[in-house]
Amino acid sequence: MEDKTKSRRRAAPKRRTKAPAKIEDVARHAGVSIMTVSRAMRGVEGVSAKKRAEILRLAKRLNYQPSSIAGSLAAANSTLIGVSVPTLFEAVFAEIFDGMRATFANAGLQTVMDTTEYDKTHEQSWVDRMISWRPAGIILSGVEHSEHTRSRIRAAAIPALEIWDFTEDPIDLCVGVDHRAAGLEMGEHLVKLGYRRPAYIGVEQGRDVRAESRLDGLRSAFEDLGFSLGRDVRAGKQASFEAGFKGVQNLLSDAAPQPDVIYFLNDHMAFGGLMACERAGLKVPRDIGIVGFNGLNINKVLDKPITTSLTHRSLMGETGAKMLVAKILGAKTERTVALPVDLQDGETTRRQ
Amino acid sequence: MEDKTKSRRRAAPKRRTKAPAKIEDVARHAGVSIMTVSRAMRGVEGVSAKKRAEILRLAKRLNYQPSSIAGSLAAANSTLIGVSVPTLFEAVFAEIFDGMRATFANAGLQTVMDTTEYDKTHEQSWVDRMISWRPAGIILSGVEHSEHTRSRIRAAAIPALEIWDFTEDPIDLCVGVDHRAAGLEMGEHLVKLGYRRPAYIGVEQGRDVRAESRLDGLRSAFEDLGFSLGRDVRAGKQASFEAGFKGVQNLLSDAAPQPDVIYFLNDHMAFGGLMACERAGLKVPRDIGIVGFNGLNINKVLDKPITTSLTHRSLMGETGAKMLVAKILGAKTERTVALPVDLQDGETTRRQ
DNA sequence: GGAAACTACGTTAACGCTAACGTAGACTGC
DNA sequence: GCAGTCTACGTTAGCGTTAACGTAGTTTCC
Repeated sequence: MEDKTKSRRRAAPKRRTKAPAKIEDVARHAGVSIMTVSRAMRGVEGVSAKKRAEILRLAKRLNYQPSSIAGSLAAANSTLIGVSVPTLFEAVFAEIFDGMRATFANAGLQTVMDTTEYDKTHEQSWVDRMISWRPAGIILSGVEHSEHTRSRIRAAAIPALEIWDFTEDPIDLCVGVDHRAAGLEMGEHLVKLGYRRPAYIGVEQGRDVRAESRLDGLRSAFEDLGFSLGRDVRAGKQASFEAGFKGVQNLLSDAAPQPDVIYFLNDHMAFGGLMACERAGLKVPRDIGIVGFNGLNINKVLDKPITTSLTHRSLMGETGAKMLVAKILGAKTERTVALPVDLQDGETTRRQ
Repeated sequence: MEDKTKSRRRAAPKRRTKAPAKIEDVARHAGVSIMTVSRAMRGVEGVSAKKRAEILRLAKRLNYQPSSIAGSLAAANSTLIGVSVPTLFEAVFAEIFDGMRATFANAGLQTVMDTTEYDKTHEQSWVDRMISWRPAGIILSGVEHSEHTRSRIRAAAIPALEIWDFTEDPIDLCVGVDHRAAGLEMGEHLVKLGYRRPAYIGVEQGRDVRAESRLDGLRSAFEDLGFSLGRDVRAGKQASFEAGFKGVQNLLSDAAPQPDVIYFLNDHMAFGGLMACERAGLKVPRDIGIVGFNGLNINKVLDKPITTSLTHRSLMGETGAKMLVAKILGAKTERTVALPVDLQDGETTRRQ
């Protein structure tokens, strides 16, 4: 009816290569209607086995890849899960993500990930961009988000999961650990071991809110018994080995009374700190106690395992993914799940 | 003309919440045409400042977020960059990704990342899924890809970057290091130090092809002088501290003649191995040499820095991103860039 | 002061696909 | 043997947006 030159109003502006094949091309070659190709490609009913095979063969030969963009628009459904993590430099988020993978794959959902660099503005614009793709679900790290973020997600009615931190009042779903409680538990443990002058070494204020909660819990445990937190050292942006090392150097250079135990943001910083202590001639745990968080992999190879709180990252990822998938499918699921933290008494703190 | 009930053929099937606002809603409320809203939202010319402000205000109030899906379909342009990495458990890929971030952000491109788990089939289906979203560019880790992957990307004419490994014959663009050469260089260094019986500890065969190349280079350096590689131990799937530790335990349990130096897949495995050696009563470097790869962060805090080859991950990410952006914008760029590796002689190998 | 150029819009026709519905022919059951 | 059912398709009408092309009204220029 229409000749193909006339039906295209927009001339290809660059024309560096031929445009990718579209469903119409396959249909024409196969001598069937577009709908038949659509059905064959998606594997839905309504095509004879013979035609389907023929069409798939042709599609491959023409390098035809159905456009998810056009498909999503037409079908108004989505298989995307947007995942936002603060950073990939902490193994924790890689492990949580890893725990989610299988569940999403089984549900036919694909994840798209990006990092927010612990920045709420960054997260906000990520959420907006993500929503513009109409995803089936959204995953945020932590529970502290701007009002804009919260209301946008709610207004878009997209199933959302907050993970890693815990709150009773999530945007939608939440699975995590109670960081303040974990800090409190560790604080009480340290008090019981006889420690009286704790110090803290973490990263720049405001970057890792969960760590601040743990510190808050720890401080509270000491203060309840009349002891107070000494130095609070912030060493850099990333919770790295090096940051822990430098934090201790910084701490020790100070004339102030030295702490008897240092609470680090995580095990990696704690290991860095441990190295710095030993290099400074301090014996651990004789002269000073070292405490980390997370129960990271490195702890399994150390002669003196670091006293830490083990978190179950993989389980957390799996649990969260299952909750989100349930929500997406309209099934019943719990709104919030708090996972336990296991205090692991290592050899970097004194025996009782 | 048409009343709005009649114009919708598909009834909302679930109707759990009201559908998100669309451009038409904003246009109606603002009393302008759809095109005017479109222009206002995109910030293109052709709207008076007053109307634009009014429209943006309305859009916010209605929680209107333009659909990237519909937009991409209509405009046939894309701002997506698909990034595939084998795993997030190795800091290397996080660092490369981090190096790319600023360049892409400045170019208004958004990255979407996924992991392939060192699995070519996985990578293949990722490429297909990615292509279905018609991205502006694609980034693959390494240079070994299935023919399907290569031909699909080429057929779709999507700018592509292969990163981390190096080849003179990339799908499109490539920036990386020559892993075989790095292994060869380290091998020659070790021979010069007097080592004669090297062993290797890595992960399961086939998972990390780059590591295999390095091993190949190292082996060749020794064989050229008549020495040969001893044990080749594969410890697990992930190049973790623990894998290195277990690898050494495995190695030492053997009755075979012990190596005088162990080449590890990376510094983390090397550190794990170092711990295992010391626990077994072997003094490093007196009794045995330990060699890693990458120059990872942990090395900066160790009393005895591990002898390693430093790679410049952040620079690599930045370089690659710039090349890809240039290609996307149609600017001139080099096809391949090989980055140097810096041999760092640490204290886990003997002095000359 | 009248044509040319500009500004700020609106109208129309896609973009590539799928849901919903229609329909011819084959098959079934009694 | 004929209405009912099923199978395997085709047709139609969008999905929400933007490119391209109009077109009034205003400004500019000599």
